[in-house]
Amino acid sequence: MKIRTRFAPSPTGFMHVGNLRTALYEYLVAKHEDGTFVLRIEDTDQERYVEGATDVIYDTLRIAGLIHDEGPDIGGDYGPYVQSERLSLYKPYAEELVKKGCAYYCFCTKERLEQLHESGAVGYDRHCRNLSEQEIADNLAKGMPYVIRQKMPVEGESTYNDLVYGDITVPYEDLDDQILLKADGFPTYNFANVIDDHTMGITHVVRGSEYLSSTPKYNALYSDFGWDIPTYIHLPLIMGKTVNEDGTETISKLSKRHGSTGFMDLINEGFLPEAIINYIALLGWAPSDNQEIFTLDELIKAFDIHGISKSPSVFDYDKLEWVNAEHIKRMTAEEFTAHAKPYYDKYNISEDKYILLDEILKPRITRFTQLDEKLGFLGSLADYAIELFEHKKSKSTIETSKAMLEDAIPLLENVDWDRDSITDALKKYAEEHEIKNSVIMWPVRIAAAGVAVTPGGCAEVLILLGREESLRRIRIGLNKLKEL
RNA sequence: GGCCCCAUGGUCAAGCGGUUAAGACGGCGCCCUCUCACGGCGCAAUCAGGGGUUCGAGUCCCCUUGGGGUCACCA
Repeated sequence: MKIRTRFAPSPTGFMHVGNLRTALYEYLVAKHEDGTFVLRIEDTDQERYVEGATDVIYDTLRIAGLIHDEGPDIGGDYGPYVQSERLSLYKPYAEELVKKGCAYYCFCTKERLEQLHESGAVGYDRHCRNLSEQEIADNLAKGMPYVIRQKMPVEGESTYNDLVYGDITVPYEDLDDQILLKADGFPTYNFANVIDDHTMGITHVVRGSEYLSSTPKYNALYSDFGWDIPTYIHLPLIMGKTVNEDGTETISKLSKRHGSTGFMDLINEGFLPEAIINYIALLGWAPSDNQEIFTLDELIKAFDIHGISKSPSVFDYDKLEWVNAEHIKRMTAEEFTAHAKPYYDKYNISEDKYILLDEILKPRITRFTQLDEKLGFLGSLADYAIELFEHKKSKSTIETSKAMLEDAIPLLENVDWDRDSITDALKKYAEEHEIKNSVIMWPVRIAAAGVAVTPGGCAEVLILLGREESLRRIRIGLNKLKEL
């Protein structure tokens, strides 16, 4: 049988990386076996409706590359794929359960339930579970608002198997009569979820481990209807770590206090979609070998449920940064340039410099947003401190710098303007004067760049600036030194 | 609090009865070097504690401790 998984987010306008990882695993579970990945929108909560929120879901999945085979926007044989459009479907199922004696009408008011909870009760007290036929008929005739509740077994226990966690057993006495159909006629998630998964032919239910203890309720529903229970794959949660004022650390479910947790937030900070996907794939799953950098296609091939771990994992921004850098390093020159182009344009960099920039920039950034800082010296010459010319390790001092710049000017005026020629000329000069290469390289680079740290060395900086601008800056540097 | 789940370095983790307990991030050191990176080499750092089972336990069982989840007319 072909595997069918589903991603069923509710449109909140925000895609948490935890949700995205769930979507990713659902996608991988299906695609590893050449199965079908379905998108279903769970919008049964009318009070939480957010305008444009479904677009965030579509955009995220598209950018992340998790392309669904069926969904609200592309259709499929099991539609509609939006719960609010399936509304008429749920009530008959709920009523069928009532007829079977597996569910019942409940007329308790919200006020009564609130009081119940305030008095310390946990769950529902099953107040309406045994109303007489007559009472029910009367209440219904009076038009009293009602919900439909699931009639759970009261004793014994329920066991099911999860592919990650193994057998899970929960005593029935700990499971209450949950609401299936709300007073507004909408199904609860707990109910819609089961109906939809079954009617959509979902074979593997992949979700966060927070559902582990309520799954027996769903299983009771499946068996009440006489349906097959799907294969369960529960995922460990993604956590965040904060350091408290007293130096201790707190680990809790990843949230905004830990940093950016929304997919789009991460994108805006300069993380690549493929790097985010790569990193979150590794949070809670490990391949059978030691590979760490994956493309989505490689993940599809390598993914194996056996590699999913049971314990929660902490989101590590440092490692995400490293994964991002690795993806950048693996880019072709064309790909790198495409990402860097906006920054190049900002500094009016001509196309003939792209190859050089690819070479010197690629190993020096972990995110493209750092390009501004790396390229900054090209835009204008900073009013740098004269001490920049002093560098112990390079044996460069104010005095040597002055002499070097003086000699460098005529040399650079006549050398062929390419990397090798410039480097050779400077090295030859050093050799002839029996000094270290750095004694001349250092001051020339500093004078040209005006900053201590540059991507690339002396020759690269000169090439990027061009002969004219380079010489202009070196003369400025020389004057600075002479003024002392 | 009841119930469910989890437990290998700071973090992600391999391990599925016999290993010097992998690898990666981060940290530190060295090398390369005209700066910063990249790259190379190396170092420090883990089986929560206690009982069993076994010739042998990080691996199996129990307890303790710790962590997480869940107990809505949210999903």
